[in-house]
Amino acid sequence: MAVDIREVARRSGVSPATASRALNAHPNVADATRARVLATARELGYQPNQQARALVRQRSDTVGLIWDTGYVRTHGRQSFLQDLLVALKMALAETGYHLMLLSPSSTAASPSDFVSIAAQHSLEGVALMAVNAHLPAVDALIASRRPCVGLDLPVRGARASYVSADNQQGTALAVEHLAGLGHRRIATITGGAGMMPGVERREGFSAAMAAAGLDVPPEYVAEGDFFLESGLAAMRRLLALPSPPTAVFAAGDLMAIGAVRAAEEAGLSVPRDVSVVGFDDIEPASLVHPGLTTVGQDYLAMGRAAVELLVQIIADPRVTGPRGGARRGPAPRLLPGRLVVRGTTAPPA
Amino acid sequence: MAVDIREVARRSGVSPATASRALNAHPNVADATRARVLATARELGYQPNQQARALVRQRSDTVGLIWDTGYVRTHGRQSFLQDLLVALKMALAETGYHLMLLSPSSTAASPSDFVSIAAQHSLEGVALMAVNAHLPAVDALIASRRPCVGLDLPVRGARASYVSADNQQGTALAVEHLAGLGHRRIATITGGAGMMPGVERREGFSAAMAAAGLDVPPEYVAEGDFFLESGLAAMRRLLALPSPPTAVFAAGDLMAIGAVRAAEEAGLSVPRDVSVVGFDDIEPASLVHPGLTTVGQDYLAMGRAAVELLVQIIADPRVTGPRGGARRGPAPRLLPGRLVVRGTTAPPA
DNA sequence: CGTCGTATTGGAAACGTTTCCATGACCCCG
DNA sequence: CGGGGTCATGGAAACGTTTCCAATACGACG
Repeated sequence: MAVDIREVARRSGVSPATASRALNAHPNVADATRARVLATARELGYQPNQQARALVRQRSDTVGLIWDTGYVRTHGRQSFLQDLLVALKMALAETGYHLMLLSPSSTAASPSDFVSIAAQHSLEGVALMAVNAHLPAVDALIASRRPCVGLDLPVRGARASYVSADNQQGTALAVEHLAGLGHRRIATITGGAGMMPGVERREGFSAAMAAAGLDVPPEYVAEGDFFLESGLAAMRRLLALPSPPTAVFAAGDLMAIGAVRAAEEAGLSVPRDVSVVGFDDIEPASLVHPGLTTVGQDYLAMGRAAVELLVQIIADPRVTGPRGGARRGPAPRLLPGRLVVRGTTAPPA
Repeated sequence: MAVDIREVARRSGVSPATASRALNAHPNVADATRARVLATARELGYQPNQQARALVRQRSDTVGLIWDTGYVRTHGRQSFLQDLLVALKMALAETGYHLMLLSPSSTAASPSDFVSIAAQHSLEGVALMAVNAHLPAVDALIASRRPCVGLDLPVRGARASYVSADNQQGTALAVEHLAGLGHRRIATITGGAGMMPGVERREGFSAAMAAAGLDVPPEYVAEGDFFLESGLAAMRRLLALPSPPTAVFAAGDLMAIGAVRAAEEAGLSVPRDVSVVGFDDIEPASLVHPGLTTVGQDYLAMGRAAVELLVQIIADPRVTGPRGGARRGPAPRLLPGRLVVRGTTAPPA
């Protein structure tokens, strides 16, 4: 059915070996021969079989994105991760790597086994996203020395690194913005404790507040889980305090939107009575009214950084053997956020 | 490095042929032998090489999703399609097929060539999304008789079909809702004319209005392009009419949100002075205030339907030869929408 | 003129599977 | 006890490439 390289070779009057060389731009092939083979290939519509190619070359030109689609619906940052996926795909398209989408459950019998997934498909690299529920599998993958990059997931290892928002810096941006407006009683609504963005933004908040010389009473730290409802509930608790905050930093936009809603339900006006800042700048942030002030991330840059990191790790010749140096992989890439001021922040009353 | 099937066979005291049969649940292999091979395989951590497997079996167990990530940012329905992608992935995970993400630009030199993309990766099926800019390539792909399913894209052919929202029915739902509330002057904001949802929702609107015995003056049809700004502009035009509508059906949620914003800018109150209905039920629809009344789609069901369709087409034995019947593929699956009543609709003043 | 390096090419092995075909063992039934 | 059938297994080919190695031809250099 499909035309193979032998056919091309035969019609060009050369051997398959030479045809292969001509098609793959090998140096040692006569110009005339190369031209002839190329012409024949085009004429016949020859398409190299990637499986055969991968089999013999021992490399697939493919990277995988392991991504728990089930988890994604339950962790409140779905739209953020979907945007990130698109960014990753776009960045990858320019490198010549193909992208395979894989789910933890799809192949693994009992505990998910990323090592097997990667091995089966001869993945040259793996991107990991929303797999917080499969940390042992991630560790095993790293230990197998397969190139890895975590997206918003702190994976480190000899051939592993990660990209993430600079949560410390982004949080500082938000706090400085609020402090600059004159707020002194600033509370925070945190994200899930099991996720890196959750803990880093929480710690970043304390650090930034300290840097601004502001105090954070324990009751000003309200636990959330990145979902809207948790933002609503947390804000209700904060507003019920004897001395409620005049501004709130929520670790995620969805919670921030929930906080705004809670404030309005309590009869308060945002931003007049209370200011709210979110994080991530998801699409809805610009659509709600008033528009949500938030810390935006550059998804495209993040996708690019992830791909750069992965390509760099894959290409690194220092660690090819089984004991190729116990070094850490390249340093994580922390992408700075930018403050997007919309309508939910103002000086305190 | 990796352990292959010969190793498993050797350690089990059988031939590779038998080992293969044991591992692939072939009927004719003794229970004891099978158990022995399975045990050895597990013990050795054997992982079959998918490329070799695909090469010899002439099937890859892989379907591709061709998806123009560039286009996706320019057509105003990004979040809808991203949700659909997730749904597709989830449905596919249960079938054993792997999913390869491909972009038109990634492989094609000049005009995008989906036939080549599919051939190179031995894709057993192809899902198509947001490729309105590559219709010739789509046609060529269909002509190549490779199983195809369009997502929100009307592809038909011997081995091709598509899934989509039932735009006619969904639009009727919206119009009936408005008419039921007592509205008689109902306008519409259309989507892009080049996209199926755009034209079907526009036609559906006229049909539903006629069925309700309502008139649609030409100036009540305002052109949009699915983006927020176009909804804003269209609504401004509608409100400037000598006899403005009391209700508006927008073909997409983003435009509907824009319409609400335009109404509020004009000093009107939604839904008191004017009602607005959208379509798609994207995430922001539930987050804006007032919540947008819209026609919701069941993404998960849509993803499932697409996968079912594709699997069915792939498995269809009637068309295997080059001239295997000029029949059309299975009928498209139109998924009914459901009306989600939130806060942007009310009886006319 | 002989020898050596270089450029170009072909033959054949290899990648890791699956599957076709043949072989032998075994059982059942006449 | 013989013949035909089924079952279990092994040998080897095949899938479509790339690449190692050898072979040839050619020019240059001593």
